[in-house]
Amino acid sequence: MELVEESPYRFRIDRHDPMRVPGVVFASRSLLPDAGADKSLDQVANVATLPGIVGASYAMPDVHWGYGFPIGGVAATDVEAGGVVSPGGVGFDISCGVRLLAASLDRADLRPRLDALMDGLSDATPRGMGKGAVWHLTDDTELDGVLRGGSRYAVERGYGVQRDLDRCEDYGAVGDANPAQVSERAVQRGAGQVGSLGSGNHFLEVQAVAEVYDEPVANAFGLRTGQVCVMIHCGSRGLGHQICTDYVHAMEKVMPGYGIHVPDRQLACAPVSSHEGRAYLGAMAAAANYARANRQLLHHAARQVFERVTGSDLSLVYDVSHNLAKIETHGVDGDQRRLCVHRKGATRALPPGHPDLPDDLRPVGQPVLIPGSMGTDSYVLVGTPGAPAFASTCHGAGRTQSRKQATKAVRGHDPRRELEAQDIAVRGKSRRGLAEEMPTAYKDITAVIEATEGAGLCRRVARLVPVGVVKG
DNA sequence: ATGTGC
Repeated sequence: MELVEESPYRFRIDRHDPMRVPGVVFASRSLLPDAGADKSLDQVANVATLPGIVGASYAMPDVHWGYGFPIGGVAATDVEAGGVVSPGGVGFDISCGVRLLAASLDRADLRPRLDALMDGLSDATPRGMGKGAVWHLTDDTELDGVLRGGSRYAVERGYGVQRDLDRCEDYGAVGDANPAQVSERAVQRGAGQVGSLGSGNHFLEVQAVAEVYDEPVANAFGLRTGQVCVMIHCGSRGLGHQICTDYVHAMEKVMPGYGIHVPDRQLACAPVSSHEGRAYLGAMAAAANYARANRQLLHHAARQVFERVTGSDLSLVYDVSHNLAKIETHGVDGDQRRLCVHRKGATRALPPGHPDLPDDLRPVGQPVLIPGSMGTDSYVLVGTPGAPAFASTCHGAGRTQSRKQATKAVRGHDPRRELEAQDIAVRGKSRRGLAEEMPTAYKDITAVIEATEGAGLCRRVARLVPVGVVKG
């Protein structure tokens, strides 16, 4: 794959047949994926062949190999020009995302109660494979409420407060969810998991604000140096996974009938305006609402523990997804066009003044929540005016080793002890869960953030350090 | 990521 360095932190893959647009990779040289082991730049070029794609097929600095689309990929298709939606452009964990909560106490005040707090959070956070959830749904109407109403429904039912909705992307729920397009199998998988973390790179972490880069913006977000925070990273569990599986199969079958041919069958897609495209978007939106409700319930459970152990509330800073497709309006060649923006392992980053932001955030821009790998720093960023890539940025450190490789590399190590040696309290479920997520399996988050800022995708606001981690 | 997959 030939890359042309256009400017620092920006590389171009020139358009060649059958690409419809060029590829653009935001990265430093050292962050570029290793072409031998990681085919994500080929995937960037493959995505550029999709019908209706506009601008470029973009990769964020944390790009790595995914299913069809790269993780850390952004692609927008023009809805009125036959643009497609592709389940692989969203990913298996639909609306996987991050929620950041701010406590009203400082790290120093927490220290004597940290063990009790971590034990409480560990008990209150269902996690790992399979069942176990904060909310045991009593009938089908409740799951329907979750799929339609997201965290708005969770708050209605007593699992949260109004502020939790004001500071959530889409105010807690996307409007166009269609539970009728969610298969019975997906419903069955999701019914027992509402309010559960899952496994893999998902976590609940107690953190502290170590550094503030932009005081006024941090103030607007509700963050200050020394403050204790909680970051929750999770998604739509088995429900989103099943929806992705269902629609990849459904679209594979109908693609030839729409005259669509793709270089990789994992890029299965259908026109946004087609029956299958609309059905997927309706089911995807239902999974997005499920994921928001999931994070809301884990927030609620953590809030009760915090209040009991420390007396502090956990106030929502923001909740944003990094695996989603959205119909948005953007300027393309001087025209305002309705686009289907796929963000897979990429975070929406709205600039200051954007109408979709709540009143208190509109002057400063959208909070962007970027978890580092386990045991490393996390960042809070803010959307910036005139950014490329349809107001999108990175989503995390980005893997450099597969789970298998990571497990092998950690042989002879004690992941738990190594984290505790860094003064991080650990409440894991399995050694393997920790082994797969060691920071050696990931890119350096600081380098990713530097490239992200250098490319003009967003700006730094605050750096958070881990204090204690709850993992599946 | 996932009622891991060989």
